[in-house]
Amino acid sequence: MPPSPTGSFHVGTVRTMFFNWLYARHTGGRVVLRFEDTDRARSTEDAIAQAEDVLNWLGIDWDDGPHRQTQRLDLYAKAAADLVERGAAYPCYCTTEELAAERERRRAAGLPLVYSGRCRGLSADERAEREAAGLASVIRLAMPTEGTTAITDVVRGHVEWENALQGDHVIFRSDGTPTYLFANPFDDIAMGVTHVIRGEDLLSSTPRQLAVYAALAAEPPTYAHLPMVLGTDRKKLSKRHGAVSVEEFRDRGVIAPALLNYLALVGWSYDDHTTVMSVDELKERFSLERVNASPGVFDAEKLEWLNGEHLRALPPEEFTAILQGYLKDRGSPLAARPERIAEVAPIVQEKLRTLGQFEGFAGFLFGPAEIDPDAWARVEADSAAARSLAAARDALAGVGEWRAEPIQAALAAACEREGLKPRVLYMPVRVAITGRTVAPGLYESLELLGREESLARIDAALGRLGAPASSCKPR
RNA sequence: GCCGCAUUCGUCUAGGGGCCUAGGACGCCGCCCUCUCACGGCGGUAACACCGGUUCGAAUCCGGUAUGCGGUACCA
Repeated sequence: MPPSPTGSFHVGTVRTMFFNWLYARHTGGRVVLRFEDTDRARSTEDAIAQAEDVLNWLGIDWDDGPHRQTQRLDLYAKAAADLVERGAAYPCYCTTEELAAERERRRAAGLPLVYSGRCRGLSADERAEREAAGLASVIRLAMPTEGTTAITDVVRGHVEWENALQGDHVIFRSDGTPTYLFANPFDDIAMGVTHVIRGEDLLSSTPRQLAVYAALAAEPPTYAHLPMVLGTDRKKLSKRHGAVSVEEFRDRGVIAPALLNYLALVGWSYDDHTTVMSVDELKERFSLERVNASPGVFDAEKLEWLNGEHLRALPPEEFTAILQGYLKDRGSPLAARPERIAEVAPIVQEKLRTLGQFEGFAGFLFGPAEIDPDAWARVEADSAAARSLAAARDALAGVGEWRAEPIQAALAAACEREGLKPRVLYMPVRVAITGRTVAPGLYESLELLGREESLARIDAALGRLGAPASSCKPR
């Protein structure tokens, strides 16, 4: 994987890594973790540490590594020098300006924009001359100039390229670091990589890498090019599409198994109807053959739905533990009361789509309810509100044992007495208690709040309405 | 420009010649579950890019067009 220079772990990267992991785990293979950090911007300790942290959170493990390409620089240098010696690669002294001008000419002439190979034919003397003049050089791979290169991609089938259209690509920069084109196949050979499962954006670079395999006299791997993950505008998924990093989803309370389940489904399917799957199930069912070739749009809404499904499928104790951990990790003030969270968790488990909704949804059980203006507006607009509140207050005051069932019975009786439908009578009570119109079950909420606090909140609402029940007469 | 890949409901997808008057899921819309929301149940909305060809028969095979995406970097 490439560590991200911006420090955020893109979900597209996760999808690729996860497919690799699934394939290895399904087939009993080995997972090699290698950070492709030859690009200097990507080569920071932070980026590496953060990547490992995210991988751990996701539960994606590895058997070998992590390797870092920046720590293998001498290996690449030696191999490249070897290639030059054998004539499979050569130094190129062209400047960026010269190359740009050349490209411009070719563009104008309608030719493919590949390097002309100008430095390829340099004699030993000519090279020595340029070296003596202190010219900077890169190393280019001498590509075959005729014929074709083909692969049988597991996802796409037969794909073929014209060798003459490839151009001699740079495998070593003038600063002495290798490019992806070289370091990647070199390491894959060194590390015994048999399957290269990666994004479609890398498909076009395959013939160039195959040339490295050939130059190194190594057997090429099996390739599987995964379809791209796109944003809603069908462009490559990026920040302007909203949340795209694993950290962002983790922050808003998406759990790893749900993210992975969702990601598995963009570009792959098990059959014509199975959607919700655990990581174990995915591992058992995954196959490269069922990966499809067309790009998919990332649908955050479906991810949230799926997250809700995974949350609900959790054993209650586990849900509680995860919720406690989540609130603690993100520094929520509610985290200070883990036992309270444990009490509240059962009544919200079937309602949440993300853990991040918990504070807004159940915060009223941890302290004073914040009355939502829209919810309150609905109470004020309700001519029966005061009557409902007063009736509920009476009923609740008379409840014997303060538990959900007796509370329910008492409220039902109040509805009966007042001749009000439950939905009508409960609405203002719900707002008074929770501050919102959308909340956990009312009876359970009342039970958890306690009688005293419940009555106090109803009184407060009555007061805020500005009219005790007795003076609320029609004008 | 050149090269490559792709094209089924708004979105993710099933489909690999007759099982398709195209199935599932998210979303959306109704109804139900005599507490809102959520959950669950029921029902609905909505798609084979286009044009040719092969065939008794095409969403499925072939060709072309269009569109999208990717590559064409001393990024990966």
